[in-house]
Amino acid sequence: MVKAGRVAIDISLVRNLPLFRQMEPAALARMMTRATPQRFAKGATVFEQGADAAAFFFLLHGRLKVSQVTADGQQVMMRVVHPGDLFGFARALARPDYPGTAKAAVDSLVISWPMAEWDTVVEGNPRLAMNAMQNIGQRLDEAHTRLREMSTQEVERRVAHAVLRLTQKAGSIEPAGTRIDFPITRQDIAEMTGTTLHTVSRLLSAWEARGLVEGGRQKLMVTDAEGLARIADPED
Amino acid sequence: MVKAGRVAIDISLVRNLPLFRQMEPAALARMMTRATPQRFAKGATVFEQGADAAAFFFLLHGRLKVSQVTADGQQVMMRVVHPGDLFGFARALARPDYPGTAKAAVDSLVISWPMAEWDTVVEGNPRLAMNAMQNIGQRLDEAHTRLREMSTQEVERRVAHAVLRLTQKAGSIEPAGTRIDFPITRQDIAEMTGTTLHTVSRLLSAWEARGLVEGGRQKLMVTDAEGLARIADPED
DNA sequence: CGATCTGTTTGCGATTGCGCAAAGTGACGC
DNA sequence: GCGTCACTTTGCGCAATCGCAAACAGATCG
Repeated sequence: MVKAGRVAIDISLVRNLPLFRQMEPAALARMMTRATPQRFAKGATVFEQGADAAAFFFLLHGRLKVSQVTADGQQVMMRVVHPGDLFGFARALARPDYPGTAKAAVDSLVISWPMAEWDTVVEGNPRLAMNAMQNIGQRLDEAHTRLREMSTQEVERRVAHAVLRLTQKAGSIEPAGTRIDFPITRQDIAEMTGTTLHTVSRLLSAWEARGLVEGGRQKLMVTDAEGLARIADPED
Repeated sequence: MVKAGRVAIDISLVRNLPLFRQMEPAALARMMTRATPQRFAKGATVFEQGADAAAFFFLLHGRLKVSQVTADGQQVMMRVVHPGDLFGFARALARPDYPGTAKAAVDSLVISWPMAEWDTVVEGNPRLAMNAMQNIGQRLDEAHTRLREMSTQEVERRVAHAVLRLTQKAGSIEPAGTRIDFPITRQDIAEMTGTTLHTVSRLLSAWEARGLVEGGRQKLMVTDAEGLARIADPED
């Protein structure tokens, strides 16, 4: 847990990010006064499921995985946090604790505020409140999308959708295709789609044989997005 | 579509509801000026999936079911709207259209505002903004709960959870047990839990034989909540 | 540079829950 | 009071996918 004292955050770093856009410069400056920048090395835990929700966060750089463990020990990946996302806003869910555990998938840079600031900041910045609400609303929309998929699609389509979404949100374009730019395991994908490691592995192997993807240890590249999309959404 | 002209809404009807609590009386009065009360008879449609999101709503009285249809025609029930809930707030999801269709399960009374008011109202009422955000946040929490269940639990547990949740949110206590106080079909429950009508029917029949519930046409009463809870969460 | 650890692949049998089919049954309208 | 419609029940075979088991392979570390 790197506590970085009172280090001012350069406003130019954030002023153009969607979340903070249209905020009055003075208000933004005031908000950043209360913020603490923190670095998390790959693998480090930002917060733990069940812990008292003492702070909320914004991801500047890197990737995080947020997952939950059920009572009987099964993991479910609830979301991947991308730069520009708010996370750990338990207050907005009216919860006293974090519902999941957030871990850095790569070295990451976050900004955090004491949770008590949430109310102040939201009530004091109508513009930010709107933006934050949309941030949360998008998350709701995503959750609904996943629910719809889980309810109606077989495993293969769900996995295809999940992989395509990952390449869209976290893809780096290479000559041979689009690579998911952070380490991700078959287990991760299984936890995102409600299936098992084994099934994901089998699917990816089959896809690789058909030339749709190229796999590797914690690596995945989509070499034929069109083909994958056809699996995800068989047109008519 | 009952358009009720400029009928003022009695502020005393809403001032004590959680969503509007702590708002300044003047601001609340102003907000209600813009609102239109509407009644929807059982079975009527409040808004349709894909339609231009022209208004957002608040349920005063009744019950609504919101469901989505997938491209291949399968229904998924996204939520049941209870009195005191906001719904149809597409703007907060940054969507131009309604993601689902809302139908009255019983005669219902709603208040609606033109969607353009959303921004005004949220930006102009910090207190309301917080409350609305929590309303949406709760919905996110619920979606995550369902995702977790869909990912890790077999059908029987999911259905048990769904039924228990319904009795908690919409249960009327009777001598013999807790009745779900609006008409609900096995198909509905199937669409809430990602399974089929047939499987739900089989489960309920089995439960009825064990004395846990009592079924009927569009009816369901839980007669042994403890027993059902044991199915939902087998302790250790 | 070998040992070890973590992540991956693959086979096979066991189940769960689905899909199809067909028969009941309560509610409502005429 | 009867017909119809919507909702429900139940049986049966099949397919998807899980669970277990075992072998394999990059990566990391001393």
